[in-house]
Amino acid sequence: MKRPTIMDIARRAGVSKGAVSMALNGLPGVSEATRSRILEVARELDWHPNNAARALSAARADAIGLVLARPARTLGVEPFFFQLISGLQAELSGRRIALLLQVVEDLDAEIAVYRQWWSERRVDAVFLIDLRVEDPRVELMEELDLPAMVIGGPGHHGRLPSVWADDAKAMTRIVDHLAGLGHRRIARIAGLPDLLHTERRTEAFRAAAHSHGIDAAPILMTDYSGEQGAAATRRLLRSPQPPTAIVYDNDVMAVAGVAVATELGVAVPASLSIVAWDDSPLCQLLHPPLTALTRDTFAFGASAARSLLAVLDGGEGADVEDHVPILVHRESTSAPSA
Amino acid sequence: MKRPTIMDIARRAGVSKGAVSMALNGLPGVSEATRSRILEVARELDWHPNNAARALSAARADAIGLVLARPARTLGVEPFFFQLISGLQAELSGRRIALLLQVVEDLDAEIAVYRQWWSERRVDAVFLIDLRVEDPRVELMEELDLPAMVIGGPGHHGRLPSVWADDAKAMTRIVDHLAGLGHRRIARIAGLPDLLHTERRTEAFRAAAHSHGIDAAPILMTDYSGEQGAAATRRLLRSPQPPTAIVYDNDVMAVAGVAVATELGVAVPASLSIVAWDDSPLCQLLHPPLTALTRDTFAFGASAARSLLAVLDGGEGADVEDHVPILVHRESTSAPSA
DNA sequence: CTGAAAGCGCTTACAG
DNA sequence: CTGAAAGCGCTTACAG
Repeated sequence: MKRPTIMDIARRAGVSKGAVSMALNGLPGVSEATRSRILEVARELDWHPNNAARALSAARADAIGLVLARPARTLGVEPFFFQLISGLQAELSGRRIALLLQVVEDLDAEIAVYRQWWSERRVDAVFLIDLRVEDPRVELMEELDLPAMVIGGPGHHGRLPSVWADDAKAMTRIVDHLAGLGHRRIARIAGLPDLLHTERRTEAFRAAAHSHGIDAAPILMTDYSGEQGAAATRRLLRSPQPPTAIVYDNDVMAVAGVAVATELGVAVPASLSIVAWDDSPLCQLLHPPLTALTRDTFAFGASAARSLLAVLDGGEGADVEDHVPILVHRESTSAPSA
Repeated sequence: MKRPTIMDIARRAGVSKGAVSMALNGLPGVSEATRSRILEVARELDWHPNNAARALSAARADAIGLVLARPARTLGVEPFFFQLISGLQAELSGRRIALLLQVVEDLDAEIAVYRQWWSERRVDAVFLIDLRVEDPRVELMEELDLPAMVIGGPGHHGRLPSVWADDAKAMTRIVDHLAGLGHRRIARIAGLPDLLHTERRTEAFRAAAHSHGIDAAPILMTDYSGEQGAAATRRLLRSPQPPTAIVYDNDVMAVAGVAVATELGVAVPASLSIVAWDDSPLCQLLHPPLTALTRDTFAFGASAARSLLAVLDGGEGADVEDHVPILVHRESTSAPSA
């Protein structure tokens, strides 16, 4: 079960190690005849590059890192991350590039992981997700000179390019939809307040409400967990002037919101319309099925991976805008009864 | 930003590269005085081992692989996997060992990943999850001579050790609980039929039902998705002799089951008791909150990692039995009304 | 276009 | 207990 090396190939093909390396990597320096003979022998021997050797001499790891920093309790309930990861890998594995995934508790731990990866040359680049408003990671990437792609932009961050969808436009569509149904008291239950995209959605939510002449548009911040989503819903529904519609920042909180409404005897959608940001099988199974913002997260991940690979290949690092998420109308939204 | 090497340390400490290596790895061969001086210098220079170099000369990758092979659609909805991964990493990262995660569509793709990892020496070992009844991976690990730890046993598989919890005992407790409440028609909506633990649970379910003199104990197989869980529930509730209690193989299907019951006007728990295998925040948020089987998946993962590390250190590779999952009684189970 | 050689940064026998 | 050397399997200048 001894694994063959390029030396074995060289001997068998009657050439030098260097020639084998050139041939295998598609570099100029060997004739076509020699190249195809070498490739043939490599296939015969079922040769595969030793990753460590290649990494050491070429000074690259053939791996890209992704750190997920959210309290464990709030993670994993959302299909988003698994779909994103699947999309990233679909693109990376074709290039023999591994994805190193690390789940940590907070931003400090996340930064420590980057420093460790860098010092051990574990990764060639990283994906940055859940960007903060003032995010120390942007500067860290420059300090370490570590290529990075921001997932969820929008736009450049320092020198870092991003792949992003227009959350502001999506939020505007949601508010337009609800206002169009006649709602005048629309609330939003948002995710983590210091995330950049939370802020972007908040701004868009306020602007859209304002443009429809809606003043009663409260926003409650949470940590994305079902618990906090439920608590916020309860607070809203018990207030003197409860909203007739609530927009949730993820599907888990929306599901929790439906449960709270049911518990309090508030009919959905007759007395309360509900919109979930991010669709999931759960949204469709619920009673009533939820109106939700759908995006192709797998494709989004694949696009992010492609962009980062382009940067590693020496490309520009241009920002890429993904499609605007689509609002799927189901039975959890209707005209307000009052 | 040039990263220091052991050569830099050696020069600065006035010793040879070999001595530095010994000192850094805690091997005998250097005096205590020399060792502490070397460690001091390494700290001063903020030296970290180059992973590729270490991997090449020591012939190990310092990485362990985990492949998740389930249709993307059914993954990620379950908190189980993220908690497991977090637990694995909590144990591995202390040893500078990375976790390579790959998400694939099916078993064939999974096997291809192992072969690729092996041929590139990407991993030192792998975790095997969701074991099949006749699982080709057991033999593959022997063929490749790749150390592996089975997560979810029970017992040995070929030469592979496992970390497992007693699903059979847990299932018996669930049926005991329901029978104790007076249920005589108990159904089970199970996950993927060719998984080993599905079979184990099925056997236990049948045996427990039998021991209570219950004949009406149908089992419906699904792919773990909410869709199929909902469809199976609908079929059961519309049958001539609908069950008064249903046991679901995961939380997602249980949630879907509640939605279907609500839709059909079947009151939970008055007319239908529901038990979820695997607890999640969602189970507690639902109306009514679900009686569920709880396990500490994070700790389970950590335990699996510890066991595999012990094997890599040359240990025995003993099977480890985790705690029996605990049934948490909430409001979705009660005595049948009929 | 091709071959022989040096080097990536470690670990590991092997002499002293 | 210590030092000098070879080697892991590749890539990459550098001569021919």
